[in-house]
Amino acid sequence: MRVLVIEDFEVLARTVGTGLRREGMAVDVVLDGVEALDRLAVNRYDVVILDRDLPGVHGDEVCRRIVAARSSSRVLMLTAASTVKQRVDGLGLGADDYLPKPFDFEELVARVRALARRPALCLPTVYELGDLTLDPARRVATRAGRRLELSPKEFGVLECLLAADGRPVSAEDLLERVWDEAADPFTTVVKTTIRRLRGKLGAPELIHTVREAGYRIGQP
Amino acid sequence: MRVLVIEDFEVLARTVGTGLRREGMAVDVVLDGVEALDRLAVNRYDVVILDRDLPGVHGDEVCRRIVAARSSSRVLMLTAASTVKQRVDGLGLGADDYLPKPFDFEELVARVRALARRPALCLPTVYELGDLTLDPARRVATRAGRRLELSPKEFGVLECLLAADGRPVSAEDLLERVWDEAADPFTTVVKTTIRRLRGKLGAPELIHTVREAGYRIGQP
DNA sequence: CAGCCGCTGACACCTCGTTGACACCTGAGA
DNA sequence: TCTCAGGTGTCAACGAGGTGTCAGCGGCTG
Repeated sequence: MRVLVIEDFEVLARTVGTGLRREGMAVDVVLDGVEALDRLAVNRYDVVILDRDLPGVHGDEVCRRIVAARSSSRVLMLTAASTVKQRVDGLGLGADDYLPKPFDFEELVARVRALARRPALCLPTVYELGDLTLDPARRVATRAGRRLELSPKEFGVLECLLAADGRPVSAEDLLERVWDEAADPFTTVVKTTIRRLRGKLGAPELIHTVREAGYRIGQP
Repeated sequence: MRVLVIEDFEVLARTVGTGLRREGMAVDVVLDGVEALDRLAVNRYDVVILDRDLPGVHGDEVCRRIVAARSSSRVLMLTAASTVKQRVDGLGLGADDYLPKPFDFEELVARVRALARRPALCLPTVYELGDLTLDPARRVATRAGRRLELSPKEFGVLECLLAADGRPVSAEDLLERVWDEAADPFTTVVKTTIRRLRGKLGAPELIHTVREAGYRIGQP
């Protein structure tokens, strides 16, 4: 079981990390939101333990991004604030569970286990646009009922475009989301991939070019 | 969408019922387990919202019966008990989701919607896919009526793939579930086992490879 | 105890789809 | 007409995944 601990109070972070490792989990610990997002972009975690009050990128923002990325990670929000209002806010952001500080370590372990066991509260699973559908979980895309044979990158790009729901997505954004961050800024992969994708879609007009702004998906 | 609310605290029951109706759902409300079982015997519900602490027939028992009846209803367990032990117990009984009281109504609605959207979690005793069947309890798999002679690992892999129901399962996931956790991350057992399995299935196209994502079972 | 056999997992090697770079073309807007 | 963002064609390298094979292990049998 892979767990990411995001907590700026270093002593607590280390303690939790060590404790969870002793329980047999593979644990990564980071001290701020920026690094957290880096790790999340690269690795798959079963559970993310997230301190809400982070310096830099706020915990809520991290949570929002995890949800937006349709990650399969379950989020356990950890915070000093314990009013019901705040709790609901957290859950509203997509967190799967909530633990007010101070907490009992046993309880933390139990909750992490419980979260890992339960399937993520899944949001809309299938994108649809005209006769085009894309199911991220099943990794299947179809057009006019026929299955499209897309490569991983093509699939990723199409997923991003559909997620953007008609808004243009820049080449830089696509690079960042589909390729892993460290990409040469002068690369031409995106345009090549878009081209291949258009070809496989069979309807090149589905992906519009918005000059200087990127690509947008939508009916002709 | 049809919803059955089983909750003995009448005020809460009515409130939830009214609220869900306002959200456009067809809601039946009952105040105890006996009546609940009666309704369940007669009607088909998409989601059952079940208070765990019921007088008469206990919520756990109701849940057990829903699962035993192989109903297609998804169960959302509602309870005051919020210790993890109890929570885990509930999910163990076959409930699909769990919401500790007090809860935010918005969250209830969101979870009901999420449940209705996803196929029942209830684990079938026998998996079927085309002419392929697999019975985990009896450890028997057949294809086109003929028994397949599968080794334990092959059986485990096939079971995982069938349980994933068309979603791809990564080599890491298979390793974690079929082999015991502590596996060398560079092992190639999975691909070897998949190969043997394909051979024994006699229909290699049944197990598709999803590049970078794993293996998926499904009709060609 | 020796021999047989199926299961397992490790290699080494092969295949071919995927990927990304590069050179060149095109067309819209100034 | 000029410019340059974006489109196309092509090619070479890479690496994920498939295959063949072998050896160790453990259970069973004579």
